[in-house]
Amino acid sequence: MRNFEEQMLQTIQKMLTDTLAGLGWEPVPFMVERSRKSNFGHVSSNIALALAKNQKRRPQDIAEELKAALEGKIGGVEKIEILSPGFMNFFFLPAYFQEFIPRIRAQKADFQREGTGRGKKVQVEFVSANPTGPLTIGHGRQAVLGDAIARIFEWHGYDVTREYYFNDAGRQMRMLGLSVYARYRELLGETLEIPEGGYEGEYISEIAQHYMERYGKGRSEKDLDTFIDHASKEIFITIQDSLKRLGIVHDVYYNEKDLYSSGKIDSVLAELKEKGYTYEEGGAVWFKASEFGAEKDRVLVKNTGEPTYRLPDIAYHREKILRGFDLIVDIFGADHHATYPDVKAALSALGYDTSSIRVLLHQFVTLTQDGEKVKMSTRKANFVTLDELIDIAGPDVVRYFYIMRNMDSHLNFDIALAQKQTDENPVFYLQYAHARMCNILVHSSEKHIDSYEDADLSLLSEPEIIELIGIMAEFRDVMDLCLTSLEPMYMTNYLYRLATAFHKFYSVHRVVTEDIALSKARLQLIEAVKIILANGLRILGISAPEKM
RNA sequence: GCCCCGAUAGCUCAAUUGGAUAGAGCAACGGUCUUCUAAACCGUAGGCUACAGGUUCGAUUCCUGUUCGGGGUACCA
Repeated sequence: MRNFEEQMLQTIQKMLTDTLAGLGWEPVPFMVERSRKSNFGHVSSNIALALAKNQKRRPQDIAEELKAALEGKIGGVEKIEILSPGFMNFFFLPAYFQEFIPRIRAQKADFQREGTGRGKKVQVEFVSANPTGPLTIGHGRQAVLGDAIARIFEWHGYDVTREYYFNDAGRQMRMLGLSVYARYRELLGETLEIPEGGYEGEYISEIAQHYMERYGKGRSEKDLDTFIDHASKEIFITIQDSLKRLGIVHDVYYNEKDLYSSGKIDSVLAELKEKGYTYEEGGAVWFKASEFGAEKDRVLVKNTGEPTYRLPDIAYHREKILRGFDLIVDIFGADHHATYPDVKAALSALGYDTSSIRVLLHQFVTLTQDGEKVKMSTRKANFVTLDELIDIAGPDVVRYFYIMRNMDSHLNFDIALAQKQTDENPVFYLQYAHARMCNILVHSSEKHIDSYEDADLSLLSEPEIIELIGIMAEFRDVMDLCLTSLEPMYMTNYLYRLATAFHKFYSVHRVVTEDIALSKARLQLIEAVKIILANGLRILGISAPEKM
């Protein structure tokens, strides 16, 4: 059973359709939806505009005729107004809105939560950085985005697996080992150049120091594997710590090496060969990706005999499918844009249905310092780490900042701004609203209004209150939109609107006054708003402080 | 060359997936604390939605070009 907000839309839709039939008019597709602005009523329909062409009449006249046929016949609707080009705007009675309050107070965190994903397994893969250095501001975007999306799934009742895919072998790791080794030699008083393409960050020296404390001073380049192992483990711990500071913990860490050791790489390659989707050219093994919709054919195995990154990616995604997820979500940076069509093509070639895989690409984070762009590179270590950002702004601000805009657009991060003007940050606006509400509830008990269960909700009729409840009623729609779009930004925008409506109400109306009956009704309202705001903040992973 | 994103107020971004008079926050100017928290509220100013066409009752949104930014187009990940 859907919430009655939905029922209201359906009722109006049906009444309009029936009226159309009653008048013997040819049916046309039309919309019934929540109004954009309060002076357009609560629900609007474009039916008259849609009919204008067939009827060859002015939309306004059609609307008037429909209005006359419907006026007073829809329960809960106070009046119908017709505006400008011919929109029909339906205004609801206050009782319609007042009914939301007891529902919210009874259901609390489960308000309008129906569990559409119950019994379904979803995997969200995100961050997946190889352990070559601390997480950067760029990784942070993906981390927060992925976690917020996971929380959206959880709210809808999905069984969510947060997964991190990494590789601690290969060329990059060898460079890391050599870089640490160079610093290690340096600690022993020698001057040794960092290898070409090596890592130059401060953290490399620290790792070398720790390595020396554990393994002593007698190690040589022959022990490179121990350098790599030590460095990658240490870096991985710092990565996990950074994520933990943001409240992010992955359920599964999937190591690319396992795909090799378990023979899954070989079997994928063998199957593709067997099915005739590969060929050899220039000593390399190519995959006929172009036969499956990809741009061009790709190399799977180099002429050195070493697989490209594509092959393990394919094997990994086959594993994801075999593990029985109903939905697989991959979150990548825009630089990975070219790789996923090949993976999907290969899976199709192997006979798998790829429709359950959803790839989300987010654009880059541009860092600015005093209006100037900062170029960043992990290797050169001229980057700002995620940890430093959390030090500066705190986890709540960092999380909010990362998801407050569309993942398709570039995120412009001004360090100077994050550093100095924290009071201008919108996240405080939301949290302040929550703290204010908590304070009112505390204050009311001091005024000896211990129970307000017996409130008369018909006293809640001021426009600011109707507006506020109207926004609360949208919560479910926003959660649905978040689920279909996998774009948490819709929730941040929504909560901002909710907080605005609350702050406006607060500035106009006092909650706790000498009028006990009115106070009780408004206390119920405040409690309901607090519940919705806290629900939303929880989904974004942002704290809801009781005091500020 | 080809592919993917973006371009909206001085700046950073919205616009409920094609609706009505394109909205917020900063920054500028003016107003509001004897009250449950002024991290708030109210007002003024700010726009040829990059440009040119097209689709229709109606376009910031969809289509085709063009310009400018970012990313890709590896036998790097």
